[in-house]
Amino acid sequence: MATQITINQIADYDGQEVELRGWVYHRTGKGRLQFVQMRDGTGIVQCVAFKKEMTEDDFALVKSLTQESSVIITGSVRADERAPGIPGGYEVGIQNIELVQMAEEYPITPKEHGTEFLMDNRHLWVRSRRQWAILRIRATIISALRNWLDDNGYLLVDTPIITPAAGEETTTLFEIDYFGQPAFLAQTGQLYNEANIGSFGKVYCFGPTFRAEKSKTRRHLMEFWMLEPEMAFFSLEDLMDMEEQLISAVVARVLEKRKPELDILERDLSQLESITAPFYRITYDEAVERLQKLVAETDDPEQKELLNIEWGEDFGSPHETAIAAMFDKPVFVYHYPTAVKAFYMQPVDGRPEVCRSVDLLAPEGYGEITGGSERIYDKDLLEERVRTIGLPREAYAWYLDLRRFGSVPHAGFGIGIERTVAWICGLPHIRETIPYARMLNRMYP
RNA sequence: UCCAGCAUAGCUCAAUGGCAGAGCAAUCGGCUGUUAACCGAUGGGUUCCUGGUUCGAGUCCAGGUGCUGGAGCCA
Repeated sequence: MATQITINQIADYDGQEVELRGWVYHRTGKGRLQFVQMRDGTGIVQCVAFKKEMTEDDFALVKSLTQESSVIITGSVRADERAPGIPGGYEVGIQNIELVQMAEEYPITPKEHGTEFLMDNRHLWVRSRRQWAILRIRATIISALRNWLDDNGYLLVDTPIITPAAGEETTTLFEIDYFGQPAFLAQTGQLYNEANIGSFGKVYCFGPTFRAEKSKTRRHLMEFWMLEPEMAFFSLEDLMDMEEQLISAVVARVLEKRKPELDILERDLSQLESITAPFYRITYDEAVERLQKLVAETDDPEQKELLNIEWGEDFGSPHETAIAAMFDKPVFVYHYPTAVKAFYMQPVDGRPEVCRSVDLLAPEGYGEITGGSERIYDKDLLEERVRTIGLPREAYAWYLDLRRFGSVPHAGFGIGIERTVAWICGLPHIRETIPYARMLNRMYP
C-alpha cells in the first residue's frame, strides 16, 4: 500500500512505495523511457516510466501528458544522482498513474518570455520555479519579521485600511465613496500605532498600504505591504539598534530556512551572510558631503548631473544608490532636514532645521527599505506644526489628544516588504516580489 | 506629468524600401537515462491602429493606442 507523501519528504521514503499528487512540470522522453518532472507545491521530483514496467494504457498516458496536467502517481522511490528536482537526488519509478485533468496548451514554455506576457499570465507564472522560490522567501521574511517582534515584546495591533484623512499629507491617496462621504485607503498605520502604544507600549501593524502616486519604476507598487513597529520611551538611537537587530535576524532566518530557494535564484549568499549588526550610521550632513565629494571627483558628466545635491534637498534614488554603494552592509542615514520630512518628526535639540529621522538604505543598489523617526511628543510643538503645515485640525484632533494624556518620547518606522524581498532575493524588479502586483498600468489578473 | 525606447506566428526574435522567416510550443512519427534532450515531418500571420509618401511599406513620415525603463514622489 503506497503512502501518500509530499515531495519535500521524499528522502525519508527511499525504497518505499509512495503516492504523489501534483502537476506535470516538464516531460521528456526517449521512446520506451519517459521522464516526468512533477511539482506538488513542496518541491519537484523526477518520475520515470519504463514501458515494460507498466500497462500499455498507463504508458500511453504518460507519453501524452502535457505540461501542467494534474496527476496522481504511485511508484517506488529510489536514490539516483542523475535525478533533477527540489530537493533532487531521488526519483520515482512510476507503477501507476491517474490523470486528474489533461492540461490544455500551456502558454508558459521552458523558453524565454517577455515581462508583459508573464505579467498577463501571472496566475500561471506563480507556478514557475523562480516565482515559487521568491514567494516562499517572501513568506519566510514576513514570518521572520513577525516572529522576532512577537518574541521581543511587541504586540500586533491592526490599524484600519479605510481612513477618514491622510496620514501624511504628502502623497496621493486612493479615494473611495464611504456611504456618501469621502474616505481614503490607508497609506500608513503609524498614527494609529501612536495611539496603540499608549495601551501596549510596543506595537506593530502589518498590512497592505496604498499610494496613488503615478510612479512607474522598478521600486514602486500602488498596493504594497508594510510592517510598522512603534515604541513608547524610544529614542532614535534605540530605533536604529532595534532595526539592525530585526533586519539581521530576518536575513539569518532566510539563510537558514530558504537555501534551496536562494540557490534557484542564484543569489550571492556571501552578500547576505555579511548582513550582521551593527550597520553603518551616517548623518544626512555627512551623506551630502560624501555625495558632493563624489560629484567633484567624477569625470562622468551624467553622474555629475544625477548626483548633484545641495544641503537641504531630499535624496533622489540615484543619491540613495550612490550612498549605499559606499558600504558593504546596510547604512542608516539620520537627521534629515526637517523641511523634507513629515510634520510629526522631532526636531534635533538646538538644531531645529534637522529632525530625528532615519532611513535605512540596503546595499547593492536596493535603496531605502525602512523609514522612521522619533515623533514629536510635546503638545504645543505638535499643535504648532499642524497649524503651520495647514492640516485640518479637526481630522487630527484625536492624534493631538495623544499628547495630552501621558505623552512620552516615542519612535517607530515602516519597512516595505516588497523592497526587502527584492533585496534579499537579489531581484532587479519589485513586481515579482508580490503575488499579484498592482502597478500604474496593471491590475490584471 | 516629463524624458527615452519598443510593438512581426501561441512565445522569444530575424527580415538593405522588393516572395513573411527561424527556434521553442502544438500535431504526427522515431529513439531505454533525459536535465530547456535529440532526429524527421505537418499546421500556424489583420507585421498594434488610422492616414500618408512610393511602381512597391513589416521597413520611411504623421497622429493615435499599448507596453517597458527612467525622473519626480516614496517604502
